[in-house]
Amino acid sequence: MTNPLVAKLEQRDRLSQEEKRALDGLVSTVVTYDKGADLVREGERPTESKLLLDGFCGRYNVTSGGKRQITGLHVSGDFVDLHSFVLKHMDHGVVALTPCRVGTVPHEALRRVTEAHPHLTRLLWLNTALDGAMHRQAIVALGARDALGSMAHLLCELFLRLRAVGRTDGSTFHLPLTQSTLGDALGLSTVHVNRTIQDLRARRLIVWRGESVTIEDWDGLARVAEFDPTYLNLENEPR
Amino acid sequence: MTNPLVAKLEQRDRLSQEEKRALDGLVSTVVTYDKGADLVREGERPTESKLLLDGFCGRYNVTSGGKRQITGLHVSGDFVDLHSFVLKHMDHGVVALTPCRVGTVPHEALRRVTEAHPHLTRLLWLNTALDGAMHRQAIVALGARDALGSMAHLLCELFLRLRAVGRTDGSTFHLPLTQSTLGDALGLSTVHVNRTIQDLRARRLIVWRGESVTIEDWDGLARVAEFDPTYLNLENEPR
DNA sequence: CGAGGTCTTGAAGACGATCAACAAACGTGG
DNA sequence: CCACGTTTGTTGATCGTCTTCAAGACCTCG
Repeated sequence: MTNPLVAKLEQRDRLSQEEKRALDGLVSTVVTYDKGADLVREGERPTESKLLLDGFCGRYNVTSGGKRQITGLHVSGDFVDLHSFVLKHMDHGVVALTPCRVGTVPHEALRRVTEAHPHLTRLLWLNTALDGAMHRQAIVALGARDALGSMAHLLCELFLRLRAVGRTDGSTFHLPLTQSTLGDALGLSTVHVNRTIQDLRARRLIVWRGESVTIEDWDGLARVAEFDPTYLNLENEPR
Repeated sequence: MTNPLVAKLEQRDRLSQEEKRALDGLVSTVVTYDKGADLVREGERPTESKLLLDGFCGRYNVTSGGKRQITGLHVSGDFVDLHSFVLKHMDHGVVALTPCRVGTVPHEALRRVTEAHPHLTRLLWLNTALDGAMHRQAIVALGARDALGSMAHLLCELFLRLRAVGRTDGSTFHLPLTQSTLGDALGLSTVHVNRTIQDLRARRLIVWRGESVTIEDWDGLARVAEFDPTYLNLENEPR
């Protein structure tokens, strides 16, 4: 299986053979996590970053009221805590939302990249910047969109991100997340997530059966979401 | 006047004399923006990044409903669009919320830093990662906190960020933002911002007169905000 | 076949939005 | 220095989206 991080980066810039080898060399070990397990916990000082190879996971914070806010969802090819390389302290946990295959990347290896591979360093930095761009969209969703728009936006984004790493089948993708989990990501109650999905179904924008989501009307969904894919930087250009 | 970016970074790691000189050399020109002017517009492809030297500005997106969501507030020492160096396209605009003094940093200069100064590169990367950490807190605020908690959190964060660049006076700081602007940042109506501030006043947590905010009871405010400053990475350590 | 998780539906309630109006502060020009 | 218009802050009343609570249906897996 090809390295999904390479797929993700090759979508955005050209990689030399040497750089691909360097990327492959970053992963020292591959570990499996059960659904519900924490890859990293809030407050930790990791000495390695984790690269999600397969599965879904989420960054989260828990408020004193016991409410869990998921601040980001992750798919194959995503570094779930690359920022811990420069930030040192984890300001959030990362939980496996499905069983996950995870590559371990020692910070020492990242440091060597920054010393020897400026272009690759910029691409890793790009990863962090992309996280930021997705966070900003989440802020817009939570602050300025209604539930329907937020949910539609989430689906549009996930579809494109999954497609970029070859995890879609036509306009269908596998989404093994519960409505409760989606609620934690969108700041909505489970009940309202359910009603929102039913609304999207009634508008014939999507078909969502079990863990399979099919986008029936991309333009319609994007309109409801006010989705503009620019922020995902899916264009290949020198960086 | 000392470079507020140097102040910001020196709070987090040791800088060599050479690195400080390199940082000072990044700024090619200094420009002034009037209140309300755009430093950068959504969709642009900047060839330079902008370093805020004095004033307040905000990253924003506008929804089709005409609603403006501010995704981040910026103070002296913040790069408002450092990410455009790797992201290329602006996925948001940046507006001067007060008159602003802004340093211009050509991407070409940043590129030279990545080729020659690995440590400084990591510190610039840190800047982007810090943006991400603040974005995550904004997501938690919008998704999981009520209006009172969000507002309190914003005040806690601004106070610490301003103090880190020497812009506080005891427990008082200058905050020349209108309630309407704060509403755009917190996803609240102006009316509700007003009521929230009055609530904080009634609880004797803050005194807010005109453009001057004094935190009367830091512990109380932090409790209401559930504020944990870890995410600001205000500790000095090798990165 | 039973148990627990997930999905779905209904009803009531809360937080914050919207609408409307007025007061206070500010800057500008006469 | 005052008159005036504009922006900002404040208050009250009503409305709507989403929450909470409660319960039943479905489904998967031991």
